[in-house]
Amino acid sequence: MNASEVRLRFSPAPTGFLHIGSVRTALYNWLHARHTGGTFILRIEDTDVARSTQESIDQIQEVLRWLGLNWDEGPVLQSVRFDVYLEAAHRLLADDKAYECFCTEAEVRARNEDAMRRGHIPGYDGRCRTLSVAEREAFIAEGRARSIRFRTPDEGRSSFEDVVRGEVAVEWSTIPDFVIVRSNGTPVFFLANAVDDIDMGITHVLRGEDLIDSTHRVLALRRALGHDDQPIYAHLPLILGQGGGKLSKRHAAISVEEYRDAGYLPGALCNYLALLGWGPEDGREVLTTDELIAEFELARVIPSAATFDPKKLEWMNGEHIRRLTSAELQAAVLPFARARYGGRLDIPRFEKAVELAQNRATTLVQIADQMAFLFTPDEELELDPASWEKLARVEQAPAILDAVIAYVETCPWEADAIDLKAPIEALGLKAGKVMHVIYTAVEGRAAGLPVYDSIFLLGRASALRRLRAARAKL
RNA sequence: GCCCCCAUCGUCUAGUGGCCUAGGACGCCGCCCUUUCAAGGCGGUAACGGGGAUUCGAACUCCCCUGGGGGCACCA
Repeated sequence: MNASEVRLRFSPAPTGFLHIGSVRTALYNWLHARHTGGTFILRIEDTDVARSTQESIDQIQEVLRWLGLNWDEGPVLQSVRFDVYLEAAHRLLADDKAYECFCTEAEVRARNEDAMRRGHIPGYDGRCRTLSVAEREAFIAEGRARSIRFRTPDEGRSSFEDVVRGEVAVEWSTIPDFVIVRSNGTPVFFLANAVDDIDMGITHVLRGEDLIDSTHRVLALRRALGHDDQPIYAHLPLILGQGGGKLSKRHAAISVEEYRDAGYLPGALCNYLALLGWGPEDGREVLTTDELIAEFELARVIPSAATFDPKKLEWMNGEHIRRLTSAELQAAVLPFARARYGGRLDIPRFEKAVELAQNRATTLVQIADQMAFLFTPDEELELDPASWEKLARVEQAPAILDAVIAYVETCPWEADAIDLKAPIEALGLKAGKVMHVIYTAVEGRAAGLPVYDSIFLLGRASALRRLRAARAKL
């Protein structure tokens, strides 16, 4: 790899679905790689074998693909590189930068709780730091399992430069010795992370702010392994839910699949997520992915946490829908329509309906739902109860329907020739006020596609059957 | 309890000492347009958490407080 090459990695743990916050992290890494012509690597941090699942590994890749966040290298699974991490751990052991620890997890926890009661710092107390030969032998004779702990400095400060926060510093005394190899022989995150960032030549580390404290440990390991250079770090602001606290199911959908299934466009989701913590210099908000790549600057990432606002995402999705060509939108809506209408789907009608819906919808699902009446046999058309109630409350509804029926029976049959205003106004009514009656009769509900076009799409016979059915029902 | 990070309208943000009686966007409210509902157009509502300090002058610099968030695992 070239010395000046920019290399970034997105490195999720495959222990569940990919949270929307992680997706934002992936996006920023990807944007910076694409903006700089660098390399974007997908690394799966599955050192916790017990919690990692293949399902999650698959899902991560599926989500990234759907969003268009393609990676140049990987996926690299850490689980196949254990020997590399273990070799590093033994080097640290040999250099006395780490030591074997015979304490069990339960013992450490118990001593911690005790120390906490007395108002002390929680964290490993250093029991095995300086074991005598005899003590060591005794533990081994006992058949105790051993983990490997990294020895952190007792004094001084650890500090690093963060692109979005400036200098981040902490006293070493607040960071206890930590495990780098579990007693079952598997390596821990800090070790694998440090080793891989070295081996992969990572130049920029963009990750959530929740990892900011762990950076001191990773960097200490890196130095202990003989690397005084360090990547450029940028800790991204967290995404919060409404009312504070981390974004969870309670606030909004937090998995990408939910947005995909609800009819959100990947470009809109990327756009919205990109704007949580960053914005282009000129203040534009609706940007294509290519524009995001062109404009993205790490230097403009802000340090404060952002609250996720589903409403703004929805608005933005509508903006993206409006910017699509008819063909693009039709292709995007098609799967949703097929799932709903199956064999009843009529493509020419479908395409026209999508065009009619384009400048009014905020999600693809909304578009697919609005055209339901076009693919439903007249006798099966369901009348939305609330809409019907509203229709029934209109005193002149029978007269309106009669007038419209008479009109539709004889009007010229051309797309732009249908105009229901005249027959309704002939009754002395304001057309706009009662047009919902016709919407409900023809489309089954008061809110939907423009009704003149809908009648034309349906065809004269079908439209008349629906109008007459509604009239008869009154 | 200890440590770290953060702090402009309800929300996303612009703003890097005078251009700020603080700008834009979402939301909300009103009006207009209109083939109901939407969409669109126009207008309105609404913020620099508090206290010190520096300065001729602070949203912008420093300190304290307060508030919010994160971390303190043989999770990552």
